[in-house]
Amino acid sequence: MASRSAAQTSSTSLDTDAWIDAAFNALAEGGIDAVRIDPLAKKLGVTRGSFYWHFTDRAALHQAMLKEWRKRASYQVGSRIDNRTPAPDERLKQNLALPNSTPRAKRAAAIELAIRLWAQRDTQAARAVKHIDRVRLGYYAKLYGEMGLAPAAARKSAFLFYASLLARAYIVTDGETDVGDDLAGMLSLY
Amino acid sequence: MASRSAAQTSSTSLDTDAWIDAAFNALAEGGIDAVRIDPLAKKLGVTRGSFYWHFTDRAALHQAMLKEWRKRASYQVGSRIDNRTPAPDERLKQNLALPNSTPRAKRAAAIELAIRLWAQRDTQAARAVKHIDRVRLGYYAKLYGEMGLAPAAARKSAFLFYASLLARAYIVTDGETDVGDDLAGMLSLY
DNA sequence: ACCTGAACACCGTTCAAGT
DNA sequence: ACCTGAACACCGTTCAAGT
Repeated sequence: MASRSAAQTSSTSLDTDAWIDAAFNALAEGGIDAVRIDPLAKKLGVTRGSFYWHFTDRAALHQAMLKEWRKRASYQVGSRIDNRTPAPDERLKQNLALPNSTPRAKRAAAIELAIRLWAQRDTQAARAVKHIDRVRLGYYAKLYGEMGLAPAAARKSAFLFYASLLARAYIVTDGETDVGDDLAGMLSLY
Repeated sequence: MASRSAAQTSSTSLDTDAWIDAAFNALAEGGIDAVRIDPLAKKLGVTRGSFYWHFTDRAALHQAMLKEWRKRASYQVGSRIDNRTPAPDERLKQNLALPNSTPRAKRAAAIELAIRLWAQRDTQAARAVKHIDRVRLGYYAKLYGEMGLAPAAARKSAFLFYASLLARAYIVTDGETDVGDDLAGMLSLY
């Protein structure tokens, strides 16, 4: 990769990224097994055979997707919240208040859920999920630490906080049982 | 191949259940799209065509799986904990202490995760998940209510409790970040 | 009642051939 | 460099035919 010139890098990566982007759309809709070459090719307006110029096989596409997801998920930690909001409790509160019903948020949640299921049978996927979970838990624990909690308590609070975030994305509730944005008080965010 | 002279009702359900059971195994390993008729037939030692005697098509198998999962998941609520443990906080504690690393627990978690992903694109699956979530949240809220919490607080505590349970099944952690069985104190379980 | 076996359509993969 | 088009294997579905 390092041997390529700058001009060549962008010339081929554009089409490869188009494949990966279409693959994430399919992943969000139907899981990893819905990432099928023929439908992707039809959506991109090319034949199946052209796929094998960009990737050696389906597994190579999967690998590229995991690499991309790692990058995005890592980047989002902390940066979703405006950096001009330095107070840790404010940052956590804003994380809780992030809308999870927008198309973008729904797509991201579906992708992540699909990857977590995929991780149950794929070692590479499991490693990516493990890595991201550690990064996020570490970040939340750091914020709780800045709020004055001791390391052990900060880690426990971080776990509860992260669990709540995941649950709000995955649990299917109606209006009655959805406690919505009112969790802050229970998570030591006063 | 057991004798079926006793009850006529079980004459066909035995083979149908064999298909459903094999289908859950496939679901746990590879998601709903891995529930494929040909591999299932091979595992059951029959041809693909025989599937269509028991089910009209793949969708009918999916429907039967959801019905079965609803039944099992509903039955498990509350009954996993010995009924001779009537104290609500003890019941919640024991729920937290349930092993989630046994093959049985891992299989159940994989099945549920697969169904939650499936629910993102299938209305029937979404309804089943919604129903089970309501049943569970209601049960936990009832226990918190018995512990003296007001209805609103009980529902919030139930959500946090349920979120923790789900998270411990879905979050991929290593030894350092896994706070393990030490959540009881944070969930008002003293 | 329950299953086989052949038929057809759909998609993953390969590869020679095109531009 | 990037893609086509044909080929083959695999699996969902149908159905006439077997027991």
